[in-house]
Amino acid sequence: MASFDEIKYLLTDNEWLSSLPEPILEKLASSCHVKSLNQGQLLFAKGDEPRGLYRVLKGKMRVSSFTTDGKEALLTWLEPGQWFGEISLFDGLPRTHDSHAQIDSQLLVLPSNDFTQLLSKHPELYKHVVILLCQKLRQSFTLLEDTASLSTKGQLARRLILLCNNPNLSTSHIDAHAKAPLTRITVSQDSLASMLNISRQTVNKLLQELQKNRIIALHYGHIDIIDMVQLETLTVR
Amino acid sequence: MASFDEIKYLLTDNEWLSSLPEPILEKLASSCHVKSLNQGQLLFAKGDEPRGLYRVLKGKMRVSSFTTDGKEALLTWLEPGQWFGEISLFDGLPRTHDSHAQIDSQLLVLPSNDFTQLLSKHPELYKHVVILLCQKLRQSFTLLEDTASLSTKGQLARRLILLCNNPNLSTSHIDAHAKAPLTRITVSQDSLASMLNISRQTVNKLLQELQKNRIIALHYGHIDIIDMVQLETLTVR
DNA sequence: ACACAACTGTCAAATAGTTTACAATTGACT
DNA sequence: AGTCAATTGTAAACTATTTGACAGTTGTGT
Repeated sequence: MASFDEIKYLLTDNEWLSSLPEPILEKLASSCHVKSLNQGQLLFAKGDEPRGLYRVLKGKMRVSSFTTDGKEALLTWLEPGQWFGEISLFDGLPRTHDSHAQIDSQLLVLPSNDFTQLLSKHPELYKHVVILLCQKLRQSFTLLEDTASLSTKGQLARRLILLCNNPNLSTSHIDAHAKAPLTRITVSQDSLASMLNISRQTVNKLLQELQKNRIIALHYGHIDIIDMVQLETLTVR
Repeated sequence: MASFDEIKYLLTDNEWLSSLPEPILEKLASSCHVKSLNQGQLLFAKGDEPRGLYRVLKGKMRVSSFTTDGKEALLTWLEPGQWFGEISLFDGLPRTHDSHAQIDSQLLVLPSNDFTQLLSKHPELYKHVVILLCQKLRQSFTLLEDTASLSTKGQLARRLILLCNNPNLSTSHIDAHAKAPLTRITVSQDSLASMLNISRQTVNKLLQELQKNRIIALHYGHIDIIDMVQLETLTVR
């Protein structure tokens, strides 16, 4: 599926594990494999036992949960480069969300057992784990704070910015400006609605308002950001 | 302020660090001190440099952030037994929130430098850190999921349950039933409103509906939970 | 070139939530 | 016992959002 060297590259091609010493890296790489998922396929469901840590290589993974009446609460999605599945791995408790392939996708898989064994042999690895967890916590807090203070329009603006900077949703201003953000977001108004827990019609109304102000441009299946600065001003207050 | 032995007790009196070997525990205890805060006093502000890890000993700490127009977005508060301030400590980045003393309070303080030095000498300590971070992440995800799927009434119900189980907001059902939840929540309707980003009047209306259904009883400055089971059914769907 | 599904745009009626305003109650302090 | 601030209860006008319905548009696959 993927050669040893390819996997080694995939482990260090990002900031998370890039500073690992060579021998540990080799052990890690030898226990990894690549998994392919077809569109719509389930990787794991809420409540499942942890089986591994994942990194998106290709495609897009959808993180959500379903209510009893079938409504989907979309938390976010994960794009190439992002690691996920870490919480259940480290505390051993069940998965907090469903994870589906939004489109045909490929994942790098680091099986639970191999990783926990490696951790107990090389506790210095924990430092990297902690950094990953802190990143996720900051993202969560930013989102929580937004929903606890912004108007619906502000929340929509914030979400557009987040999706734009994805992967590496950044909370610090330094990071935010370090990498040029994508200007195109591939998302339906319907998905935006279910992420924000508002109706599609309201999303449409608000987006069109933004379009009138020349902040974004609406298209079938995607949204282009025209004026990021103005968009950011909407998330203040 | 507090004796060495008292501090040692305060470190192990909870599940987080209780399994530490004696020598590490002693080092940790020797670098801790107790800090007293008067009502309303600021511990740290959003954007501050990390200075330490804290545990609430007495009182109540308020975690929030203020918008430019002075509106407060209340994330939660922290009660005796809870650890906090860990994110900034571990990734070295600025504080994500303001932290004020809601009432006169006492904190156990673990200064940043001492703790990071100890971590680099005893990497096995990281295992405990990771568990703490995972707990906080699960709490955050639960909250995020709720705001992304529940009605206003459902969110209010969920928040009452969370505040009721505080400290140790639990996400697993096993934990939830392991300790008898408090039946009294000391909170104003105003605070509830700012946590949920809705108006006080709406909170009042919804609470009275719950009172009519004999699920809660309203009082000045506090709320009593009468029927926890019924309250939980409101958070489904 | 056509059919179909997914997505977008729009409207009107119904519902939910905010805002403003004021009165009543409770607890703390003197 | 009396004052004051904090909290709760309530109502009416206003605004925002949902719901249901339907038409138009775009992309995909045959």
